[in-house]
Amino acid sequence: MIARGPGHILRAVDGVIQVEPLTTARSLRGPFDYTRPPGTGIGSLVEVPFGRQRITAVVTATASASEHQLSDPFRVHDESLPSELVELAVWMAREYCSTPARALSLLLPPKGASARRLMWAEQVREPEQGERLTENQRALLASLPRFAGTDLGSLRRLETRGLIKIELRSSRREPSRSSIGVSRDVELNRDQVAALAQITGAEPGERLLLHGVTGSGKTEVYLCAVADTLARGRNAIILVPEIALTPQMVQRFYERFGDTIAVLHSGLSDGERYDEWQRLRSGEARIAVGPRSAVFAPLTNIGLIVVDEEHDSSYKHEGDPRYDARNVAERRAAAGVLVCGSATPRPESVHGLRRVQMPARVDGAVLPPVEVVDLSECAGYLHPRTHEALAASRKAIVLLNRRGWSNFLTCSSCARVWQCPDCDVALVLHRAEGIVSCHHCGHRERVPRTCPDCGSVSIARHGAGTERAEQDLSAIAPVLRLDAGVRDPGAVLKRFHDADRAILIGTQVVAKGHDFPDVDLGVVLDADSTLRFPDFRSEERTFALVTQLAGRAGRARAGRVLVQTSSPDAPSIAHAAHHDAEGFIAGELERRRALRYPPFSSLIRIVCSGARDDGAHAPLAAADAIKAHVGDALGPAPLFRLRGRDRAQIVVKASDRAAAIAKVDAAVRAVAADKTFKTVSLSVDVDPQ
DNA sequence: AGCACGCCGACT
DNA sequence: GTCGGCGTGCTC
Repeated sequence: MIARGPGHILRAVDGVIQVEPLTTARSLRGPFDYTRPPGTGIGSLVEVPFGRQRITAVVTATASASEHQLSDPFRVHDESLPSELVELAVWMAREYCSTPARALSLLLPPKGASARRLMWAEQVREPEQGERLTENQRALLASLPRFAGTDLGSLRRLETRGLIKIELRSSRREPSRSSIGVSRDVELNRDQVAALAQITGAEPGERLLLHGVTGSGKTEVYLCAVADTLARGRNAIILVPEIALTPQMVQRFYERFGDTIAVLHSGLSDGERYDEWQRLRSGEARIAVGPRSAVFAPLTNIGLIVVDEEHDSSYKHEGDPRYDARNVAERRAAAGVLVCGSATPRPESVHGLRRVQMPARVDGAVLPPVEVVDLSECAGYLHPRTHEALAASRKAIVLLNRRGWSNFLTCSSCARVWQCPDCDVALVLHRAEGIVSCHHCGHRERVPRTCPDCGSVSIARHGAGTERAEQDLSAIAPVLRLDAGVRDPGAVLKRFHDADRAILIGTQVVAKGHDFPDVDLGVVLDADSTLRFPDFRSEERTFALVTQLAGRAGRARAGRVLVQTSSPDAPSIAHAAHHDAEGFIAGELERRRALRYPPFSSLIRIVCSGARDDGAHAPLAAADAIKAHVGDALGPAPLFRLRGRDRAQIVVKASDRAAAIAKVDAAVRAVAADKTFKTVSLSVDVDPQ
């Protein structure tokens, strides 16, 4: 023991670990010191006594001595994080104004370690003629052999009938895949060869944008680039927007790389997810494929990160820390190559990354003509020309970014508007279910027959959503609907694929994902709904939507796209109609430069929210206080009430990003610690989407 | 964030 | 007298 001034004892022990206890509290941040159990280091997971509780903590540093009275950890976990990921979490905490503990929580190994041994079920005999089996039982039989999940009970019943046998097997829980490791070389065309050469020839730290039209063969380029990375002894991460919508892409990676890849997605069981994580951690798997969170794959020596469909909004995480997987990927690929791919890249990517173009489809098809239909010259929501086109089409995709039957109800006598009791938004009518519901909080009530204020039975329905359009369009052709209300999106897409003639109507999702070879018409029913969105990215989103839809309708011989709008001269629509990506991006970047929007500045949005406090708008006052701390900010602007909570926001627009983040972080900490605002919760969004 | 300590009101 | 309200303070 060494004296170090009054009251301070510097204890020399075998070693000290500095840990972040995994709590969500903003006010509580480490590091906290403990004695160092043998074999622990940065990235180790430990159980420690913390106050009067027992808590999981991550080792973020080691030291030889500490000023504190040290406790011993209870236990050390078998799994650990690579130190590279610990460093990444610390960076994320700072970059997104969060805490190390919150960031680390996103990178932890998945649960499921204890379930290593599972029940393996396989069929031992065929059912006899006339043997009674329910549909569910037949489906179970057909799915074997495999490991049992929650359906073990049903399988046991089949076992007692002697149809199957069930045994305990300790083995890796392998996600289903249909074929493995069959390398299938495809001849690359000239554009693909050139793009691949750019990627494989890139220096470490280089960041590329693969700007290729739909169908230009980007996936094949990714596959070859990954193969090259593996050949150099380095590892790769492939990010995709949503696995459920990109099964073909995952399938092609399996076919090419077999067991070398690990797929991480929400459809996996806890056990499967743990096993895939462990295979990456141990080096058995060297390619991680998955959505946004796959950017935290426990790989080291990363030579390549691919961000497919880089414009997709799902790369932004909506919880705290509000990270953007594209930025995290850029950081993780610092010693490798980053490749962002899209047919409709974000202006900031065009501005910041070196662009490689693939302007032609591999099948030689050209983009279908896009016609703009001026809605202001017709009364309904369906222009006669659109009606005609649908009648002549064999397979059409119709996009309407609004679920339900009609978007709001009013009383014709007293003008009452049906609103959510907890949010300041109108309730949407869902006619088939007989309810009106709030699309923000899920509140639902029976469809009103009379007005509770004046007793009138005359209730007007305004606007048309996918449900109403589904019914209206079914007079023209068989209609399939796909939106967030649909239980099995895969089944709907398959029915559309198999149909001879059909209209697929839905929200944004229909413009992504599956390729249907015979779609000859794409329709945007209401381009104004995305265009009017109060956000500086609304033009960009509208352009992307129309262009993606054109890509979907582009494989048919006589494909075409119709865009209904009342603002036909909006730049996004005019440029999309001419397939003029260059012109659109150039104009958009010019506009952003003039208005000092990203990428010419960084935006930080701070949202304050809280329950109404005796009539006072506490969040607005808190937002004001933050603004006072930060100095230069836009707002505060009140936002609509959500889930019974008042909200207000301020936006910081900064040239010096790091300085602005530091300033906002300090301001938020000060206001969070201020007792006047203890009912208000704060959320910081760096680079809001 | 938990969790305990602590200091004031209504119950067996 | 004690059960229990939630204000405030601490966690290596």
